[in-house]
Amino acid sequence: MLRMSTLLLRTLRDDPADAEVASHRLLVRAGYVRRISAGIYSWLPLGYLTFRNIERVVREEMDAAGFQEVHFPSLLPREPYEQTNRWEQYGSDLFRLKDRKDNDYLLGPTHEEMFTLMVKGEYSSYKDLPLSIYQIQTKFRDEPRPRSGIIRGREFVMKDSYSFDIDDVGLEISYQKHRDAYVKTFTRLGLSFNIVSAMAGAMGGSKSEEFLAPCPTGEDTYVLCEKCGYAANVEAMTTKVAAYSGDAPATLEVFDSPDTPTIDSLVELLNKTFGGGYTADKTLKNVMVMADKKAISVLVPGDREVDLKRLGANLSGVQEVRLFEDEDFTNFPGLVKGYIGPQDAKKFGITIYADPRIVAGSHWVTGANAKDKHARFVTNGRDFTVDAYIEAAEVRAGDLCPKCDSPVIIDRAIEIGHIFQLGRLYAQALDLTVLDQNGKSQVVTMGSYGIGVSRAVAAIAEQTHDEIGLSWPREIAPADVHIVATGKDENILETAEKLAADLEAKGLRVMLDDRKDPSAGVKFKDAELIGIPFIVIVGKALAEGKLELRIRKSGEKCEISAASAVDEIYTVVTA
RNA sequence: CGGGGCGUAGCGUAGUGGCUAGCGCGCCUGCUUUGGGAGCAGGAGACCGGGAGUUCGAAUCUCCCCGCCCCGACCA
Repeated sequence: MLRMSTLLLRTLRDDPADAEVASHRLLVRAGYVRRISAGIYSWLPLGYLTFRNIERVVREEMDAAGFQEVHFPSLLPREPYEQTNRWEQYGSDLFRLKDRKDNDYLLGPTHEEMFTLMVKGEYSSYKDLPLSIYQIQTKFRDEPRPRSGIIRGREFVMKDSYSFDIDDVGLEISYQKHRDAYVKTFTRLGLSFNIVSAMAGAMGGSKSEEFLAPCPTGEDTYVLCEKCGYAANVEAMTTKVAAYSGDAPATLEVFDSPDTPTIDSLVELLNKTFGGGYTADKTLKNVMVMADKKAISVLVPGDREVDLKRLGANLSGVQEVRLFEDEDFTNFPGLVKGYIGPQDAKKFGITIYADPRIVAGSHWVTGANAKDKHARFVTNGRDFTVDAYIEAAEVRAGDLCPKCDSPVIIDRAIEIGHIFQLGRLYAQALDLTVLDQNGKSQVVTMGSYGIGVSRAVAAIAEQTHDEIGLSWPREIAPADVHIVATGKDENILETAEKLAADLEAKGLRVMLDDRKDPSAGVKFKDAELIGIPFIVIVGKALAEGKLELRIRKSGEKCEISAASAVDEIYTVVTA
């Protein structure tokens, strides 16, 4: 039984000055966590109970799916990370340290290497596969900017799993098993979430999905179709286009367009010169980009910007993308800033990527590659050739859902889980092979699956809190029932004690506010702030043989008879 | 790393060159109170982020450093 009289807990009346988002504010005010340093937090008893409940749910679901729990150190040697090139690649996000002999170590930001090596050390036959193993472990990342309390810390707890299969079919099955387990886990945690298709990103690999918990303070944006439920990471959103259906365009026509380096100024001139009807989306913007060392041109409708993140994610094998700088233009004297068109790209040796909206046969107004000159009726397939189509234009609310054609919205969310098919990247780098049925050595294919355990505490707080405090789903709350004894009357205290003991005997987790000093008002406020789902008040109504039961979430209150309180409360709580 | 803001008691804050650094919450003692963060009285608690400087005198001005928050870049 948790007793408020002895619990290490001090609630705060004021919001901490350094907390912005609700989960951070409330977790600090309600005495769940305390900040130690930027992105580093301590858990007080209430917080740690909650944390462990989440951890327990995650563990139970992993075990139920048949995955085996293992545990790795946080303090790791450099060598394995050297082999996968991540000692370099991770850059300054990696916490590095040296031992007394000046050897390099790191604090694990993620454990692909360790898992791979563990399997390599034990297994060597296809008969041993498939295998899925996981751990729940503290991870360290020296984030450039930790923020939002425990949503994004530099030290945090994550459950990470890895699957090992002999072939792609097996990987797909393992992936689905994890996906199913995640759905169960997050559902049990009381989170509302969307599964969105994502890009595999820096980890390499192919198929990838994120579990996102929608909430206004989330730092991930994603695309959601409210009609059909399609959800995608902005990077992974695909564009729906129809084939060109207009008349065959007139021949290309170059015209004078002085002082029109921007799309706006160009549209204005077009309407003046050609009698109206022109809008920005009839023009074609040629955005020059350096993709690693290579110059490329990205074509998008004039009313849209290029989203460099989307571009980078969709250009396979490219590390860095950046916009052209003045210096780059000097290397391509044929390109006139503000008047670039795709017509001469071949001549300049520039690869053309185009937004899918630039459909074959469509015609555009675009630069004529000469100062103060534009061209119209510039037609895709006739006047220029697209080398490849790419999803690189910014995504906007109102764009059409690729599945059902309804307008999508852009929503914010917290990423609580991420699953993806890693493939053979790590197995290859660390030489994890098994013998197949023919006695031939095969590189194992892997999947990687993460759940932010500490982050889930914050995500649930974000989704369930209200103006007056936290409000936990029962399964993860620090207790099932919060009994508040008001007043100093002996009978009240005794009744509350007995009720607490009886409820506990029935298997409920009970917190009892047996503090002598605080007034009833203080106790009510604390109970609401702390957020245990059921609150029972033993107070003045006891004179009439009544107690009061309150549902934290809905605010409902009802009187119950003291005589039958144990059963009544038990029934309501376990309903 | 760019832009903005902030460091004064456990928490929230006032104090822009002048005496012993003020207030609220919380904490301790006593009395009163006890269904919505109570009242009265008394009390403890601060190297004013650190260092250097200017000055008769610095929480206050200057410089450097450190830490923290927000936006952006970044982020299995």
